[in-house]
Amino acid sequence: MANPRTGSNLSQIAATLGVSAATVSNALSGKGRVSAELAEKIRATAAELGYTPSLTGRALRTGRTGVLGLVLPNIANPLFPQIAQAIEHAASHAGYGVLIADARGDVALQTDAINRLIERDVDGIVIVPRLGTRIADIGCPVAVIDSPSTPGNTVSADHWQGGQTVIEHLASLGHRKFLLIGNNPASNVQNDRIGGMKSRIPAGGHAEVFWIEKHEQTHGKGSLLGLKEQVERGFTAFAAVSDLPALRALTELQRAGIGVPEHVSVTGFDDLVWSSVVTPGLTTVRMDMVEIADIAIAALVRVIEADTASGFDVARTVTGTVAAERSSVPMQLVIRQTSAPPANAHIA
Amino acid sequence: MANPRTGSNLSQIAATLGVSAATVSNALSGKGRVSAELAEKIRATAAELGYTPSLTGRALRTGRTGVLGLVLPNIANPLFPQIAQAIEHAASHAGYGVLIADARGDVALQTDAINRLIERDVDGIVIVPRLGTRIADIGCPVAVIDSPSTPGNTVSADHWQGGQTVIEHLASLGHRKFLLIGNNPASNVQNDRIGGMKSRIPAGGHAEVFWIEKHEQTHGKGSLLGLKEQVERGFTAFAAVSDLPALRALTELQRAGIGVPEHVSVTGFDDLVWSSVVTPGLTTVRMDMVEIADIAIAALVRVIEADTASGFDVARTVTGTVAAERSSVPMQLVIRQTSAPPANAHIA
DNA sequence: CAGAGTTGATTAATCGATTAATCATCCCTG
DNA sequence: CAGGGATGATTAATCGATTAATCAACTCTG
Repeated sequence: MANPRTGSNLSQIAATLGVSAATVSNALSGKGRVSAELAEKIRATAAELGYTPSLTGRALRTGRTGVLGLVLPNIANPLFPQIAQAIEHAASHAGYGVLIADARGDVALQTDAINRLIERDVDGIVIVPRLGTRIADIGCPVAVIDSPSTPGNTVSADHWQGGQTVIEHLASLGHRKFLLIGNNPASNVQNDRIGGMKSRIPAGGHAEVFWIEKHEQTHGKGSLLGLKEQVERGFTAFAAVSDLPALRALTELQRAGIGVPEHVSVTGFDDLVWSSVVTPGLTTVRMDMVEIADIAIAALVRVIEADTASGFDVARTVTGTVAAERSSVPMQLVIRQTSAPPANAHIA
Repeated sequence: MANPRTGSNLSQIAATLGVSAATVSNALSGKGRVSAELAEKIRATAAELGYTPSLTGRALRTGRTGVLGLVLPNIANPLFPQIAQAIEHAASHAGYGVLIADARGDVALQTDAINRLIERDVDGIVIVPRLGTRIADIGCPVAVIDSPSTPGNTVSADHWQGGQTVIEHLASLGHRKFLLIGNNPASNVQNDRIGGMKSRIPAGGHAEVFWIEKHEQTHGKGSLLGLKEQVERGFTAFAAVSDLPALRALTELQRAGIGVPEHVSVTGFDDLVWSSVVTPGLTTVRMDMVEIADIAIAALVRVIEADTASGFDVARTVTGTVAAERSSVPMQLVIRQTSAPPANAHIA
């Protein structure tokens, strides 16, 4: 055999004790009828022999592999570590392994990735869909992490509320002219964040949305965003939909000799690692990935175990599609040093 | 059954054609003796029924799950996306799935993580070890991605050469006083990079190592690094062992009104996503993760398949320990805007 | 004390694929 | 035309755990 299991198996324990494998199985799972003493003896020798059940053998019999798939739009995305770590933690806490699948930013590859996971008999899938992709019914429990405005059942941060929180913060500092910086208008997440922001622009205030991808189409990738000109136009608050463009804005402004935060303020989203490391520290909005992952995994596990219990294809077809009820987790403002009253402060 | 396989199985194909399951297996794998016509018919109906072999069933019989484990010191590390993406890609290209396991920055958890993977019968493991951890013999093929100076067989970037490249670049621009910025002296990778840097300090030049963690122990986490004072002491080149501290240095210098690159230069390592996004773009050294992942996976697969072929425990014990020969992949300098001749340029 | 009910354990089937061993044909040759 | 050799397919065992069905032995109860 290629990779013979190091430990022993049920029949070995059975053999050393002179009982049947079934009894050992019953003793260890506590399911059948086994006398207390024998059960104890079995557990003892199991421990002694360093027995670990073969998940493969169990999987074949029970139809459950104890593995979940995690489909990501693009592993290279800097937000991914947070997600992967939270999901891996929640899953392994629930006794599941996590198989990763990367769509590498391509919708077709996303389908491939999902299929590869299904071929590996995963018990369920967590999908962070690529920009606005709809997840078709794939005959396997699914939890989607995206945005509350995505059709279908999802778990996600409340991006809209997050957007409101940032603008409220900036407005309370006295800002009135806001430049909302987004990457791609096709993203539900980004639209939610911007929508939330707009909904809290104070009366008499002004907000404009600046889409980076559109700007780069004419000015070239990596070009300056022209923020100095925007400052001259009177904008004092630069609220980005993610820390990446926020950092881009921060450094561009610093470079142009515009003081952050004493002259203008900059905020981001997601609280990526370097947000706390740069000088000045970036004010941002964090999502509670731990909570989101817990909800997603819990929902998935619930469906998986319900499937097992009812155990019929009818039930499967009904519950198989989607696992999580719609739920959104509030986001939290993290105030650091890039937000302060504007130079021309006239606080409300 | 919890998750009954959607497709059909061998016996279903066998039944529809009125042949035995063994024949179907032989036909599809091309191993036994099956007539050409029958084989063709079998392949046809297999396709028609949308047959996908149960990897679980196969795993139980062959002892190979077709799954590799990826053990990471800390998923939250910003370098992780590159690694995970490259490994996932190489593995799935080779027909393997990837189970992730996170050590969350803890040595004990690293052992747990490895054990969880082994319990899941992975065919092999790729480990990116936590700072200076030695990987014990775990009775399963292992490829270690770390630093060439790690004892044991590893695949890695040539961090030493990377360090040399940066300093050569900076020296050729006219720099003579270098501040080498590291995080933690316990890291083999960081030490290699710094060692390489030191080895290329030009004659008459001067270099000093600044360890961030040590500095933070006295000044508090997230405190200023005091780079302004270092500039006043005459340092013109700030070469960090990673982009994270490089970015920290860049923003601290900008904030202090010190022009980068017209006054001093800053360089990093790893080419993380935001390095190309900040202004000015960060000069850094990139490692060829795709190449590293390919080598690691190829080595792993080679051992796994050799195990299968020879098929005896003797062979396993010998080859089971470590998969990859020692090999290091050259790093590549990415010149952006943070490196330029110093203000007091006296080019060599 | 015979028959019903419990208790504790065993038997055997099952999940799906693989593969060594076996068997039935057919062909060719001496 | 009998016997050796291919050829093409089937049988049956196997991987390891689970579990329904069965069985043996013992305990009550009427």
